[in-house]
Amino acid sequence: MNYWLVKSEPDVYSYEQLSLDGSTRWDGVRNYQARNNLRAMEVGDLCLYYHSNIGMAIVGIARVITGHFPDPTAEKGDWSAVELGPVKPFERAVSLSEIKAHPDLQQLSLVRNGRLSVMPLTSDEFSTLITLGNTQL
DNA sequence: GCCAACGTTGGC
DNA sequence: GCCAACGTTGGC
Repeated sequence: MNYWLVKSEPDVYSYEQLSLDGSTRWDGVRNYQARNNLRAMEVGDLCLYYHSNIGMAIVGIARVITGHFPDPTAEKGDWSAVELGPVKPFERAVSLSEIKAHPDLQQLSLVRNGRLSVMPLTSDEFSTLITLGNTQL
């Protein structure tokens, strides 16, 4: 079991939309580091869902429904996508400023490299974050 | 809307 | 292979 954090701008595709849709193809990633993280995802892995730009907070838990496959939106290049589904929304959104202020979360790529859109989490980071979100599995 | 950080491209 | 220029992301 691996843990991840994925980013999406909520006006493009929000967690609420994922809950409505039941699943979505996580495609369009065009960054090698993020792509390699997608390729390391396995069915059942859990993801925290971060709203960038608007909200700037983790708002829910998602999970990997299918492992990686070639990204059908890529016209050229070697890119990958996965299928994600909703697990449950956070009872309480966990803001970026709160994450940045938390002593146990300083190693997060979200804090260290603000531009990476798919990043790994340790299981400790994952449990810290869902606790901050007043949510459990 | 601005700008810093980062990644990519392309000239040399 | 270096590095300047450019584009994009995303916080502020």
